[in-house]
Amino acid sequence: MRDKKSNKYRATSYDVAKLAGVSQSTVSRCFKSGGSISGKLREKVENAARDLNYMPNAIARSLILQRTGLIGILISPSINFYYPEALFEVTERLKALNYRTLLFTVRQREDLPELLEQLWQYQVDGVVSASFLEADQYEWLVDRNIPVVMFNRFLEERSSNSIWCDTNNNIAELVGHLAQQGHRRLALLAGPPTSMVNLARTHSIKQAAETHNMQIVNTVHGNFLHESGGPALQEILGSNTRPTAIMATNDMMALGAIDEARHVLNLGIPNDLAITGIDGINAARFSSYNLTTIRQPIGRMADAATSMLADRVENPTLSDEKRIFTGALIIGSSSTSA
Amino acid sequence: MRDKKSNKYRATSYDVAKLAGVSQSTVSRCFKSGGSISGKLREKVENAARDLNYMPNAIARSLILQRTGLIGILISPSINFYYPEALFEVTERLKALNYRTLLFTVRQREDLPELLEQLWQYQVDGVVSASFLEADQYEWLVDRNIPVVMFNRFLEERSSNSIWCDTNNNIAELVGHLAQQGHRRLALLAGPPTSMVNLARTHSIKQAAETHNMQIVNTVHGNFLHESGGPALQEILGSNTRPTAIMATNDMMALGAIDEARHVLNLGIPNDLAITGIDGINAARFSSYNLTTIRQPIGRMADAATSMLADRVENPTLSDEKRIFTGALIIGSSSTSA
DNA sequence: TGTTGCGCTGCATGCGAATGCAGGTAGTAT
DNA sequence: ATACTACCTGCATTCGCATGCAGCGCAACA
Repeated sequence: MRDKKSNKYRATSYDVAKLAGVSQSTVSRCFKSGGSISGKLREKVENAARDLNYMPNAIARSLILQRTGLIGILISPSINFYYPEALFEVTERLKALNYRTLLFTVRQREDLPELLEQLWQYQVDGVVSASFLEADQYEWLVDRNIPVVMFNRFLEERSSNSIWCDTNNNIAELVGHLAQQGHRRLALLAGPPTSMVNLARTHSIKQAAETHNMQIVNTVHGNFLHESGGPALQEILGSNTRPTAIMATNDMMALGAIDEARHVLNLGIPNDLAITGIDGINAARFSSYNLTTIRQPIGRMADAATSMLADRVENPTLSDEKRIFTGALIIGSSSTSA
Repeated sequence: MRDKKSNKYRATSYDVAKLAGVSQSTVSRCFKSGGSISGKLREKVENAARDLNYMPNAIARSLILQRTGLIGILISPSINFYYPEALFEVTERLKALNYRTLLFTVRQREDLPELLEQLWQYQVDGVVSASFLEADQYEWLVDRNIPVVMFNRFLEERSSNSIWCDTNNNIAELVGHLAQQGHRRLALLAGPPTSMVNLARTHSIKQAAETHNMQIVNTVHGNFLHESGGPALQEILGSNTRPTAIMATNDMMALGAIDEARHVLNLGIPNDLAITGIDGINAARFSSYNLTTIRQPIGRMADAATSMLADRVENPTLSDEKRIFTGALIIGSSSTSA
């Protein structure tokens, strides 16, 4: 035991108890909401605690309560386009519910198994995943009684707790808007073929194009980052049939494409080429871009994710749930001349 | 105790010990690197552990080791312009050093005291602060033997562990560049007056302007966000003496100002007005902006922050240290016509 | 064969707080 | 005055793992 006189010694509930002249149990009850303790003793304990700089040790408490108050968050910077917004929203809401955020970044799929073990070792009460969690990995956590909520992803193989934004109708509307602008030939600037978000959006776009009798002349894949928008645009315009409009499956690539079109190819947006995105990131609203896009309600999605998870931490028997939000079409000048 | 037959039961080292026919100590030693254990028993323990899905409980281990492996990170979204980049960089490096990230967001100064208590309760081994931590709050942590490293901030009142980027010379160079372009009248698009980063940059700009005999015709304060760049620009241009160049103390406001200038005021950048930033965020490189700016080496800064903190976790007696990096001037088209 | 020594292993205890249970006190009703 | 209740308080135990210490076995050596 370290020297109690050292200023580095950390007081325990026993030290407080001794100073206050009560038992350790009483100290414990004093720091627990709803603990039955008389006003007189409470005051004595609080004074002693203050004198000793005492605060309960959350680690020790976690051990006995079988509850850590920690929520693991898995984030893939590469896959989650608007990750800062989403991450901060979720973290703040967790704090409001009295949970702490244990953050894990996931660069590659291969990182996941090790990270899951860390989550398990650290006894997290739950997990929010904005990463490429697979069905078996989801299962791995569920087997261990750790509730999981997936953000912007769900599983085909089994039910899961998911927060999803169904942009299908928004995309139909968006394609309709392009049709109305006279576009007949589209190109698709898609994201990674492994991304579920990308697949869903791609599918909706193709479907809507068919409905409106529009041709998709080309499909090119980027990596959801700005830097991939330019090369993809070059590839699209290098083929035989040129589209008059390009639909990107996320905003960042759309911005990259706009930059390339304007500043490398000297094309006017939207007159020479219309470009649209999906997500509704902040930068899409910068007036240099004023991108036509579909905004996802991330605030509400973050709300849903945290409350859904908290419910399952309280009551692990709750069955899986999928909450599906819808976006909002935002018409910008990247698809319509003012 | 929960039913051991339930698949929800979490095996402990005792369960593994019983199954493997050894003592709990042996199991513990098996999972500790450098633990003295014979190959035969190790194998038996590992098999039993696998059968039971056993992994050590990091919470219990933390309790006895007096080490949690948790590093608290304090982030103020509002103050830390390039927070996603920095946060992810730091988190990944911490992971490499076998630490986990406990993330706390700090909206306002008033949030800090409570968050510090959380850090203390959760027994974090150290803290990285990219927030407005004050001297007394720094002290509060140091008193409790928790090493702290401040990112992009240091204290005047006392020594501290700090990672800082001294852009003074870069700013001199940048102002020289503007002078060479023929600019004589500058306006300063400053950030929050309480921000240390803003103050340092403001000071450097004023000093360099004097050196080059340039006049600072106006100083206006924004909040470091894109949305504040436009109104600030309006205010600057509304005054009597118009500047020919505007220096913003961060990139985001510079981008906001460019957007306002081009798309609301119909000004040509850089011909009607040159605009520069500081930070080197990703968006500054988007060709719609191609912002002249000063790039901070956040990768190396993140490296420094994590290793500096890790050193002090290992050896708490290490004295305070300040590591000062320098930036790199990046000339973009926002200050020079191609 | 006896002795020394090393390498493993198990026992027992501690980390710091929460809680069931028993006991104690005071207040109320009879 | 007695009995009964309600409310507090303290004792003892528990959470899961790490580790000092003692003991044991085996190998090497004389």
